[in-house]
Amino acid sequence: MSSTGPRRPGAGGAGARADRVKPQPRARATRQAILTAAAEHFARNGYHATSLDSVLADSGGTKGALYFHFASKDALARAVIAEMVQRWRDLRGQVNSHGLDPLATLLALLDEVIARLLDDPIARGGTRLLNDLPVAEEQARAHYGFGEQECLDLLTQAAHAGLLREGIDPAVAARQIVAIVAGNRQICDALGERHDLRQRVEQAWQLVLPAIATDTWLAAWRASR
Amino acid sequence: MSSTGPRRPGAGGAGARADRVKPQPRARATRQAILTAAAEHFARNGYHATSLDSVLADSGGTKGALYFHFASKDALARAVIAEMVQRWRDLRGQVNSHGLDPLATLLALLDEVIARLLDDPIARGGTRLLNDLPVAEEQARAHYGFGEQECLDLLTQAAHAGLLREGIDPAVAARQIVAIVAGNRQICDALGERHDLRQRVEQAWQLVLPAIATDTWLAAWRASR
DNA sequence: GGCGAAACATACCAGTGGGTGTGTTTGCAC
DNA sequence: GTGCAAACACACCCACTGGTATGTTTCGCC
Repeated sequence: MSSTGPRRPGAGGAGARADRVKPQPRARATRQAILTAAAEHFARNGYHATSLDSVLADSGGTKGALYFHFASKDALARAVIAEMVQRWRDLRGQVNSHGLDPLATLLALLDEVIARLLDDPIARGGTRLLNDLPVAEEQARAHYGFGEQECLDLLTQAAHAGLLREGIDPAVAARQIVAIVAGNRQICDALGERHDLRQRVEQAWQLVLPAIATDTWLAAWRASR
Repeated sequence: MSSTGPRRPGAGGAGARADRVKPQPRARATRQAILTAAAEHFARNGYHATSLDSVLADSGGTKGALYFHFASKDALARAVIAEMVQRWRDLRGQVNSHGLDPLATLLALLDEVIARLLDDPIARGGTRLLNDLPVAEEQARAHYGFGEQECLDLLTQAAHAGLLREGIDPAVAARQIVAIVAGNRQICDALGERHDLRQRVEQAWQLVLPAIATDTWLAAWRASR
């Protein structure tokens, strides 16, 4: 019952701790291992059905290691989401530099999003957690808001380049593109047919692209594949 | 350990029981109360975070009543889904008979879907359970498959009536319409802005309708509001 | 009006899971 | 090499939850 424990040096401050001192490589590795294993379990079973013991069994870590790096189960889940959002932010620079026009860039970008949604445990776990976690509105806003903004940027560029049809509101289109991806992903997941996601999104493009792009761009795009 | 218990007359067979004998009105009422309260909790907290005790506290029922009507927590959740699917099936007859053309009927139908997704606990809980429950592929297929089929029927009628553009695949459109609704619903939920669903879906129509409907139909439709 | 089954009510159990306290090792500074 | 904090290991606690066993009331029916 003694609350005089001087231990837990930066307890709950895994973020505040890493700022000052350099984290040892070993610590970084175990943290990452636990984070990844947790993301996998979260993706498969959801937040509440995931037990920390099972995560630790898969990651090779222990309770001590976990509660050194993360203040609670909730903090662990939020760390998964934060990691996912960070990776989304890093995505832009990895795809963009091919000299493609804005619309083609958007397609390439979303193709990479699909790839991660299919394979990357962090992305899969993070997206599921956005729905499982009771109060994750803030992180959900960061996630979906960033996706929308990214789409909006490219669509606005496309509009300025004259690639969009008359009367298309880039903001509406951006928002709905995000929703379409999210919806197809969710349905694929519910049906247990995750690998169908890519095909479904292609069908979505088949429907939406003619609605937003000019005929000339469409013709050129169809010719280029 | 004695397995000689003659109790639990139709245990696990709430469905098999109701076939033969007529369920008393009181029983029907308590069953419905528990089912509705459970759906509310499932919608708010998800499957695993919902405790049966809290459900029973809200419904006014007890453990005995619950486990008389439902074999397990899992069975209770599946009953919620089944009830939702049944209500979807009943939806058709309640909206259709206005002499509208197929496309307008589709819009009216989806408007009612939105309304239920916003207000009806069964629909809200059921949809969430489709993602929370570990193995609900079969029920998810019934749910989304029915939605797709319903859309497909109306779109096919619309195609025969010459209301659709050239090159539109009704099957693709149907599937994507379902995905769009699901995606917007999910995002609204994650953001904690459920009441924005209607506006978001209207934005979706603003994007998709011009892609699938002929200009003449669009003009007539816009004039009629 | 009373008999048997349906429809509940309630006390209880056993397993589980998040969290904690403390002991032990690893790594860097000097 | 030794001191000290970071980084981990491990045993343990205890609240909670799904499920069960058994007791009690309600209801259709003759």
